[in-house]
This record gives sequence, C-alpha cells and structure tokens, in this order.
Amino acid sequence: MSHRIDEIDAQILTLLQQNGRMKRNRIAEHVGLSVPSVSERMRKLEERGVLLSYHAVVDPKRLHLDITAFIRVTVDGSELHPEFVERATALPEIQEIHSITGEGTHMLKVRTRNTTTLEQLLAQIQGWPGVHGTTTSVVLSTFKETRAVPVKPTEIYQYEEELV
Amino acid sequence: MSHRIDEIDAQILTLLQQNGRMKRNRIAEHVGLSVPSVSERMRKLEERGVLLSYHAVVDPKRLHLDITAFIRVTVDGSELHPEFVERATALPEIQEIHSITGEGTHMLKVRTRNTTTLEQLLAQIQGWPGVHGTTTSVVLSTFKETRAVPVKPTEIYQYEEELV
DNA sequence: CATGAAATTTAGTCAAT
DNA sequence: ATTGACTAAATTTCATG
Repeated sequence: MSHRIDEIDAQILTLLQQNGRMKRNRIAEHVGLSVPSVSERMRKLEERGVLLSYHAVVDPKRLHLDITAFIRVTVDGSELHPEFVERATALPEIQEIHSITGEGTHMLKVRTRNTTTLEQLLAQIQGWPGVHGTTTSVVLSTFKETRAVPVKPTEIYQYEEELV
Repeated sequence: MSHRIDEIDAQILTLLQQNGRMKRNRIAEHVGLSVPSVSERMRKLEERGVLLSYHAVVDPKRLHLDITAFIRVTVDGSELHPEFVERATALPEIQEIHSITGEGTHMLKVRTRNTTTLEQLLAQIQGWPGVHGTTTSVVLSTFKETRAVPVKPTEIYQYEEELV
C-alpha cells in the first residue's frame, strides 16, 4: 500500500503547520475543495502518520522561563545511554533529547527559569551514571524557531513498510 | 495592568500544548467551567501573548527529510550577524536560529533530505559573509522533541511592560 | 475521491449575576 | 469573571456521481 502527497495535501499540510486550529471551511476555500473532502484528506494524513499532532505554543518568557540552552553531553558506555535518556525524558525542563555524531553523545535543548536553575539542572545531569562532560551554549536571542517543514508534492511513493 | 495565571489557566495551557485542536467543550469538561468561560480565558491568554500560536506537526520522515542536524556557526564581526540571520531565516530547511554564548556565535537546527543536501547546505552557509567555521552534529536518534513547557500557576505578577 | 444536503456538534452572543 | 439560553457556525454523516 503506497501513497503520495499531491498538491492539495501539500497545501493542507502547509496551512495546518502555519495555523493548527484553522477551520476546515477556510482550508476548503484555500485549496478549492469541499469541506468533507478536506476532512477526509486530513483524516487520511493523520491515519498515515504524516500529520502527527497539533500543539499550542506558549511563550516561555510569560511563564518566567527566561533561559534557553543547548547542552552537549558525553555519556560513557552505550549501555548507560538508555538510562540517561530515561532520566532526561522525565524532566519537563528538557524539551529535546537527541543522540548525535561528533563531539559528545547527546544534545539536549532545555528551557529553565534562570541561571540558578540552569546551574542546578547541569549539576543534576552531571550526577547521572556515565555522564562525563557537558558543554552548554546559552541562547542569547532566538531569531527563528519552528517545527514546520517545507512540503512539496512527492513524486516518490512512500512505502509504509519502510517507515516504522 | 498585571495578570496572573491561575490553576485553570494552567490546565487550559497544558491541555492545548498536548492537543492544539482540542474542542472548547472538552476543555470545559476538564477544567469544570462553561464553554463561554473557556473561550474567554483562551481569548485573554492569546491577547496577553501567553498563547502564541497553534501548529500541526508533520513527520519529516514521511516527507523524506531524513537528516536532522545542529550546526554551530562562527560569524566574525557582529555587524555581519544581521545579514547572517536574514539569509538563514530565508531557508525553509533551517528551523531554528539562535545566537549563543560559548564556542561559536550561532546555533542552527536544520532538517534536510540526506547527507548530500546537508553538504550543500553547509557549503552554502560557509559561503556567507563573515562565516568562519561550522561544527555539525548530525542527529542519530531523537528521543524527545517538544515545545511544551511546564505550566504552574504563577504567584508572581507578570507586568506587561517588562516583556517586549 | 469528491460532492451537496441533512443531522449533529461546537462555538459565539448576550443579558444577568 | 461566569453562566444559561439562544443563535450562528462548523463538522460529520451519508446517499449519489
């Protein structure tokens, strides 16, 4: 079973990435289809796992989370990686956890209240099993921050089997 | 003019961060208020800039964007920073642009199709005025990726003047 | 797949508290 | 600031092309 993202799917995805609460009738106007057609396409995009989820974005500053930082961590021994990930996942201040190539083994993105809480967070992470070093880049200004991806109609078929 | 986020606002924000398309009547059930009250609170949270926006999340893998990478860039001369940011902002593959402390001056987060397109992107960035060095961390696995922030009712008043 | 029309659900308005 | 009662709008269902 294979599917492709056509021009209209691409438009719908672009619109919903921009405005996740856009009404179906307005989407329908944009793409030139009826409301039930848009609903059906959205349902299928969700079913196929192209549309993963919808989220509100809250301004961290308004909640006194004034520090954003990237923390590059070195975790010794890959047998300790799962535990590291588990501990990091449990902390709501940690928004992203990736394993990476190059210097270090993991990259974290964190939002925290101030330099004091950042220091506490770093101390906590450094105390975890296998954690050797951390390198922290504190964000001074953010100029662009989005999860939106450019969507073009795909010429290539997407085989479900290949993905998960 | 000052405002505080009470227990119910915190619940609403948490729910909408989890599900950005949650219906007002479902939110109302969760928080124990009427639909008009929930609408009014959402309107005010948006007005005050606490709720910034709503977005659908699209799976990059389904669109053949198989590479995620963090690129730490050194841009010489702060007078060249605005141009760097402007050029970077224009590229849809670049999802995040931050100026940072420590090693390098900027941190980029990028999504691109494959190692070939990543190489092209790096070459492009390295050609920009003032760009000296780049250090790339390619993501092998992502374990957590969210923009959701922990929301607790604030005891402290938030003065509009202090923000923006 | 797409559509219009009908049925159902959700959201907006507003006077009253 | 919150509500119920009302009206308007949005969404789902479904028979048909």
